[in-house]
Amino acid sequence: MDIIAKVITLITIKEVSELAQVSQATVSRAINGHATVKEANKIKVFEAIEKLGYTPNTFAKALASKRSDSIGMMVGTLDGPFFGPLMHNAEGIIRDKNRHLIVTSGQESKTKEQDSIQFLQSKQVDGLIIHSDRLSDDELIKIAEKKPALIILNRYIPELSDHCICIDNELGGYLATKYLLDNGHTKVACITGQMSKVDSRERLQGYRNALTESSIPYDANLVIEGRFDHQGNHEVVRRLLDRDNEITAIFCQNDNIALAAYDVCSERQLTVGEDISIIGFDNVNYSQHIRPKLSTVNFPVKEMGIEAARAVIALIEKTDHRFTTKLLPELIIRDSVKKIN
Amino acid sequence: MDIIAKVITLITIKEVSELAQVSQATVSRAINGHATVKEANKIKVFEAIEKLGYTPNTFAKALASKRSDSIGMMVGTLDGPFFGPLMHNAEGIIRDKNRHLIVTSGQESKTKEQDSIQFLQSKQVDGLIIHSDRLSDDELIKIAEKKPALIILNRYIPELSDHCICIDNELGGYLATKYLLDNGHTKVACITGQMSKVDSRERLQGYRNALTESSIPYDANLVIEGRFDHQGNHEVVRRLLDRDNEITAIFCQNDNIALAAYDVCSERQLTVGEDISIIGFDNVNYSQHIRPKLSTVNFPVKEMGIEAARAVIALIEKTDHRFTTKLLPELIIRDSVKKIN
DNA sequence: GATCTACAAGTAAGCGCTTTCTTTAAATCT
DNA sequence: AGATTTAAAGAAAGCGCTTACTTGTAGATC
Repeated sequence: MDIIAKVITLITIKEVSELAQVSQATVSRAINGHATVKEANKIKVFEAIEKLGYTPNTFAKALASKRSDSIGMMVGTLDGPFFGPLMHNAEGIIRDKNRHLIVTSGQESKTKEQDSIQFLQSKQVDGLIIHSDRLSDDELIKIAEKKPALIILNRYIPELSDHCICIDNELGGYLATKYLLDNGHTKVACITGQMSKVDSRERLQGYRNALTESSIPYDANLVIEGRFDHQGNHEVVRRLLDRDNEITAIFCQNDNIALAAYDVCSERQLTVGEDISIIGFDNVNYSQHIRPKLSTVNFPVKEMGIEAARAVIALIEKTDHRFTTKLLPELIIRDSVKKIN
Repeated sequence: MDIIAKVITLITIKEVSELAQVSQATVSRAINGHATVKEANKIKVFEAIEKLGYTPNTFAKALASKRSDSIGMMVGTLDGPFFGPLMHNAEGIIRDKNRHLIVTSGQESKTKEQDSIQFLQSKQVDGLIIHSDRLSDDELIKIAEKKPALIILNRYIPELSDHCICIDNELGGYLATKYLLDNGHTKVACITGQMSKVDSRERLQGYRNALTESSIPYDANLVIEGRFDHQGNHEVVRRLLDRDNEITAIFCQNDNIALAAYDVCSERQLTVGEDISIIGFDNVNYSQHIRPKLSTVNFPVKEMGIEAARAVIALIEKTDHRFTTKLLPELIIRDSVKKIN
């Protein structure tokens, strides 16, 4: 083990410089593409590197330069249909820019979120992409003060307005509801996510806007609070259906809720897409696997990943690339909504 | 920015040592829990750390100590129902051990897989967990020589036998088929994954074993090659069904394939769980969301993540913790298989 | 009381890079 | 040709830690 360790770590910039017969400084400059190295020396250096199989020690490099060429990302969980594509797409961009993504998860706990960010800071990431559930606005603002290359996902903080990348939830809610209305439904219910989350409130506002536009009065009876995760939505759907049996369509504020609605409908012998119409929100991967295929509103998570990556790099490099801070959802029409008249 | 940067990086072990009135070495020892520091000094040190808000510079630490306290993991993609839980569960264990997980993805390309591993090596991860699709056994063996704390997932390499964590695919295939047989089916088809993958071959062997046990001759006509991903399985299912219209049950070698089977059955007015029985493999999250709920074989991906994390730490710490190299799949009975007689 | 141990703490030499400052060499100008 | 500017390369001082080695001190031993 000792021997192995030595063998591995043996090749340093010093060996390269000796083989190439230049100074360490020149090697360093050649590697990092500083313009002031003569072509002939560059060649000698790269030949030596090749011959020795040299790879720079990132720690030494980071320590000396105070840069890490890596970007940190904190997501809610490493698992799940939302964060997967987010990480995936961000990583693609970041790699293309010769940087690296280090991902950690907040695990739905405030302490773990703090830990994660602390960890990323300790890795001296040059930039940070954060999707936080638990941290307060103030805490995020504090982080932004320390680390100017910060992007916040899916959350709007006025003080940090140009660091936030969100989707237009209100538009999404409007689109979903309008689609139902356009298909002739007038008794349109809405199952929201937790009202403590802005996403829920914004989507609800979109629902109201669509109603208003069609001159249909808002009926509080048709709106009920569910949860974005899997817990307890079945019961909520049942309660909603018990409240009013003239409901012909439900806007579920995410696909999870729609899933529960599907179940309850089948419980009650209601055929989705026939007896009752359902539209979801998010367009997670399984929404196309359930039958009838779920019509929903696409959450542009892929674009969010890409945009976040570009934005954070722009911030790091201080280029004045303007990035989109508000992404647009769009309607995905499948088979769960029936046209009536 | 300059000022901010200075403020951030200002607090080093030196400041701490001055405030605590001990040497830097003592501070270092206190932080790292070396037993040779007097209690009184420890207290002084930690008070100083607290007061200054000191956090160690990981790069300096790694450079000086040649350890990084982090573990690298390469998965196929950051996205998807399989790798999500894998990363998630591994991270949990690793954090508990005060280490960190750095995840990269191979992106289904050999070059990217190599890049990823190179990157992780350059971060001097103390251990490596690899799920490789594209690297050859030889290449993995070479990696193992350099980095003894290596765990390979879902692949068996004899030379590295105690570094591999796999699932017993043969047992899984047997379980699935036997369940179909036990329910009275005799014309049991099998749609495999790509036969280039050992998973497919092993699962198929399990299928054959179950058949043999029930004295049912193997019929090549009932076996057809599909793909583990989403491409082209519909066509494969159609071809299978055209070959023999007495098939009453299909063992699909993963849930994706089962999904395609569901679709084709509905195309042909066959009710799954009634006219035809289907069993999948993997138990990905959406298998419980489709209707009828899919009976399948659970791939213990969660356990795999946990086991991999424990194993790699054991290897790093050279404790003689024996870990399970072969995980056991088990039957998940839901609604897609009908009992006949 | 002198000598030996053992324990704690300090000193300082790196770890492998980057980068400022300096030197050298070549090119340009008068 | 000599003075001046410019380009390229080298020397060396860190970056913030760890750790082998050294020193100091108090208790144990005779």
